[in-house]
Amino acid sequence: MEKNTSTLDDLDFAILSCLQKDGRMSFTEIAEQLNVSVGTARTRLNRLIEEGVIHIVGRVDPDKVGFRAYAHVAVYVRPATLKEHVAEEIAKMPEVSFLASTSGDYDLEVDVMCQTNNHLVEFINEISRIEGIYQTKTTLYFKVYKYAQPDLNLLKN
Amino acid sequence: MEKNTSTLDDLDFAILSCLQKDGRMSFTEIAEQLNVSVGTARTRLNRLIEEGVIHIVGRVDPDKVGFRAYAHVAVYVRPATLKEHVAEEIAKMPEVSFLASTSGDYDLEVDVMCQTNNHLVEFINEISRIEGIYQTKTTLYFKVYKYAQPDLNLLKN
DNA sequence: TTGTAGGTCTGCATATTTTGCAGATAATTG
DNA sequence: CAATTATCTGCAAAATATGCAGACCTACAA
Repeated sequence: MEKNTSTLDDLDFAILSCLQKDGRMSFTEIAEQLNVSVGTARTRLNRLIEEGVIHIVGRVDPDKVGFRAYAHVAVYVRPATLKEHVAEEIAKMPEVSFLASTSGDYDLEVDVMCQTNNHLVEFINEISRIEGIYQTKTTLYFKVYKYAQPDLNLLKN
Repeated sequence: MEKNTSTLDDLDFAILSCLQKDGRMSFTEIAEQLNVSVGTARTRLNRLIEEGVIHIVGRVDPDKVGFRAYAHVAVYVRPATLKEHVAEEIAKMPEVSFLASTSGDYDLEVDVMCQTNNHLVEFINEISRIEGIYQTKTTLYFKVYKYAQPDLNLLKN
């Protein structure tokens, strides 16, 4: 038997918390903060990464690098059997930052980052050609107030 | 005059790309890949972080740590003048992973990570008490197909 | 109880990386 | 063209990561 998702203990959560704050925190510093040896911090963290519990990435500020049009696209698929196919096609597009199936009126939600409104329009035109896309409804995000990591403290119950 | 967002050159973008792939990549490795000195890689990267162009975080897999209910909540605010106030209040809640104002029918979009459906219901009840929230509409995300960083290659035009 | 096996933790020596800094280079400005 | 400023490079010292052997701690079976 393989355990690919072992249960996480308090130390694991503490390590995850550290990395949510600063993804480049050194093993040494994590070890100091949590009062364990460097080796332990390393073993744990490496396993968490290995198992895919955490993934350390540089998150770019879209606006600062030049993405000026951030939008939400609701996609209606007909016939419904094409949903997986449509999802696969949409996922391929580099503008797509988030794609999920939903329980709402529409079938798929797509979040898109484009450089300009023109670019966004082109994107919509582009995906509209995918077989199975019946309709799309686009909503612009005007101002992002919060963009956070899941709060691990909620799990401490 | 202060330059808080200097223009980014190719080297900056290359560094950002490296970190989008692996937020813990060392200065040394970045320097080797891009054929510059370690010092240069360090100076550039530190500045990018300093200026807030990139932020290195550990991104936890919500499902693996125990968040089983990921949902989209559309919030309608009346009167509209309370929008900022409502946004502030909602932003305070730890379950909220994304909050933005939109151009759609509704005023605010809230993405929420909860442990269970019960927890989600409680959350909705909770925010419904905020002054100015007229109505909410909740949609569950069933399956997340893609969750990616903005693709910097799109900017190379 | 005792013994065994599996997993985890610790500390140490070594290898690698980061940091601070001074001089070399390139770009900008008057 | 000279002067100023910003950026890059390479080096030595400090800090950090890595590999590994032994200690420790469970769990299970005789």
